Amino acid sequence: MNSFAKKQRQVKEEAAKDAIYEASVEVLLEHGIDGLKMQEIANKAGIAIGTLYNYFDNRESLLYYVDCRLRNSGLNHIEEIAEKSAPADEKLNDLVVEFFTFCDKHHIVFSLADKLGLRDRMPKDEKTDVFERAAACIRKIFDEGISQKLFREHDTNKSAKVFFFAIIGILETKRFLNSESSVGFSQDLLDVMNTYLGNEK
Amino acid sequence: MNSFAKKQRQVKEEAAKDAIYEASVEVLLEHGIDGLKMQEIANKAGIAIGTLYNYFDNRESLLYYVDCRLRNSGLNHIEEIAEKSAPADEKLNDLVVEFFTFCDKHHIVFSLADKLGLRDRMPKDEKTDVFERAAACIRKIFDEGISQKLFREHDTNKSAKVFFFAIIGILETKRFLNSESSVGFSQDLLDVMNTYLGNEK
Amino acid sequence: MNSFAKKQRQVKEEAAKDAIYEASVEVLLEHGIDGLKMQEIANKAGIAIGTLYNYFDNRESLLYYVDCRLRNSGLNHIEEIAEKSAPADEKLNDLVVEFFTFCDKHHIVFSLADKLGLRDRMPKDEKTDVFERAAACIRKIFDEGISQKLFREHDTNKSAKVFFFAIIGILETKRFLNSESSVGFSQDLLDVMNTYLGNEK
Amino acid sequence: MNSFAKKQRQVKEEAAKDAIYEASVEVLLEHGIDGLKMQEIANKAGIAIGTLYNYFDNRESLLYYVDCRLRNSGLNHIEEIAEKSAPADEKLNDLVVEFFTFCDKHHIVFSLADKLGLRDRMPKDEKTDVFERAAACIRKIFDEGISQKLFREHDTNKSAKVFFFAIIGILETKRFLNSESSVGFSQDLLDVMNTYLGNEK
DNA sequence: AATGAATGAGTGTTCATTCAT
DNA sequence: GATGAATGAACACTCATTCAT
Repeated sequence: MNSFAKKQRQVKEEAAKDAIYEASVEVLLEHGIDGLKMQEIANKAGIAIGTLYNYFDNRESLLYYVDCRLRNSGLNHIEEIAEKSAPADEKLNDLVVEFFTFCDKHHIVFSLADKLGLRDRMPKDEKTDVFERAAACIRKIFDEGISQKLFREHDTNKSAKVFFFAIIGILETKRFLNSESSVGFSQDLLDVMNTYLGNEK
Repeated sequence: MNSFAKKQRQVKEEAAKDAIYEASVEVLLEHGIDGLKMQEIANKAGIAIGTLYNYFDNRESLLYYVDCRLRNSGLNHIEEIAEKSAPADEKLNDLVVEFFTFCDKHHIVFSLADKLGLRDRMPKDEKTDVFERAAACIRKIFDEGISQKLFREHDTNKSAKVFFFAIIGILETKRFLNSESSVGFSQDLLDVMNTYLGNEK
Repeated sequence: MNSFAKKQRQVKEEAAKDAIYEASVEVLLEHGIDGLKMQEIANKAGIAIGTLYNYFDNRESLLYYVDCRLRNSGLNHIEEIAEKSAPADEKLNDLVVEFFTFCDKHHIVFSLADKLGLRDRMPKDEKTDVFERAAACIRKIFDEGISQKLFREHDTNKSAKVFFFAIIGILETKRFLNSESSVGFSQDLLDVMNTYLGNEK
Repeated sequence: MNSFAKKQRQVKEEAAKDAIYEASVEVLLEHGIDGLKMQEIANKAGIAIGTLYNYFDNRESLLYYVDCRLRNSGLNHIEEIAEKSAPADEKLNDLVVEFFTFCDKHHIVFSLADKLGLRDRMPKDEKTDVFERAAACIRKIFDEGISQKLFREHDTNKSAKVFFFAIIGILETKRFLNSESSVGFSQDLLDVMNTYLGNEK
């Protein structure tokens, strides 16, 4: 097969998967997890049911794909923030704000797999990697803050993890409380962390 | 109707609900959330499926009941610990250890409602109350720690919430990673908190 | 559980299976094998689709049951004839006539399993047994015919098998030709066999 | 249209049909009747699925074509044997051996139409013709045997049919029993027939 | 003529819920 | 009150067929 046709097909496939991904996320936001039926996804994507099965072996595969992209999307978001050149305390603040903004939109991002029973699908390595990437972002900011003399010296590895846990906990709690905003909670988190980090501002 | 018969009936009803609750938890642990079928619950409880509907209007009601009891069970657990007379730092440690032990067993306790789509079922007040009770336990320990001169003075309201968030985050992360133990994570949390609280031990 | 209730339930179960069996056969005769859908069977039996699954694990189980009963029904039929006290030549004639009459009604009797892809479902022993039972009937008649001096002495084991093969072959051919009657073919068979058996009548 | 182009197209069409036929048979042998899907056939033939529909109106047409060719192939096989110049008893033996060898390979040859629900598709004349051709081969051998004084005089029309029925019956039985070899059965048939035919060898 | 992605009607199966006994 | 067989809507998935390229 010539390489051009091959490339073209791949592009088409990606476009289709994109459409399915976006349709899935829309359905998820509109009808919740219980509304995530193949028919519903197909409808929203404007394609036939059968077409879904041209791109994914079965429902589980499709949802796994959606879950991974969604998660990556979130991770990229916070990694971008961590890369910015800005004072560490500002970046920390941004990270929290942006993260919650993102999750307010895709409020299922870190628990989709779990709810869909896809936990066993993802290889352990990959899971660990997700966790490490997220924690690394925070740690990087903490380390920068220390070099910038904004934060006091401390074990940034541990504190980054704990900070991450607290963010996840806030997301969960927020979801549980069904509360529209997590501003109060995230502010509490930032306050406590600033104290902990010795950030006087 | 005479009061004795009424009482008797109530006792019987409670006994039945107990059995159903316990059966549900067993099924949950054995077959996971996907195995939580009415038939399965009835089998495990040793009653007919129709009987379930004498005590609960429908599946959702039953699961809501189970979820509430399960959550209360967890809360009582940590409240007991918070009531103990012991040094605050020891109690804090115990709380974390006990809480994770409990959740290792009933690892669904705080997310059952969510997964079952029961979020909208619980009145907002009650949800808030759950959160407040949990946070109050921690706050109580922090306050005691301050009186006992074990912890430094600080805004215990905020720190208790953050501590709680971190615990929930660890649970979530642990579930996500499917990792058997959360010892490492909870130790990180305790280390960070002890630093934060100025607990020198 | 008391034995009466147990018995009663079994009777009910049998009745239900009977109804399903008969409905299946009717559907088979009416719509052919391609019309043998669960919905169709349920409709014909006057029950709900779900009810079918109270008595059979899945479509395959149901069809296997139908197939076995149908086959047994045919075997019993010819075994009855073989048991009759009558001259062997008459019995041989009856067997052929009755067998084809039966198969005209249930013209799928010996090939249902095959068409439904159930071949692998039946244990080899059972299959062999079916064949042996059928052949034994014929052999019995041949042996009687020899004692009655109606047939000449010969290896009845072999000839019974060959006779059976010819019957099956006629059934197949008939089915292939879609011809309404097999009278001509079975008469040919009887003629040839009578010559072979030395039956002068 | 010029005749050359016409011819060329026909040749191409035949080549394509050949490929499709062979692919179908391969798929049949590899995946069984349930695996006989249009996609599978196209894959095996190395063409696109849409191309199948350039040569056949629909699945049924294709399978009908395959079935006819397969059957003809079998018939040609035994007709060749019947044409051979060799002693009749030897030819009879060969016919049986070769026929079963052929059917061991294409063990569906005589029942494919039936299983695929194509029975109604074949014109009655053609079906009768198939049967007549097969019977004629055997009859020819019987007639030759009589001229060669190998077999006794008898109604070869009837006996040829019965012999044919028995062969078909053996095939069916064999298929039903899923037994690897039909040597025993066909030997029984030959023994009985030799006795019947008065062939002393 | 060849392609193969898109189509969508059709099927087996599940399971919460009902109700006659 | 207890039972559990009956119910049937709902869903994932298949595959022959079409048609734009």
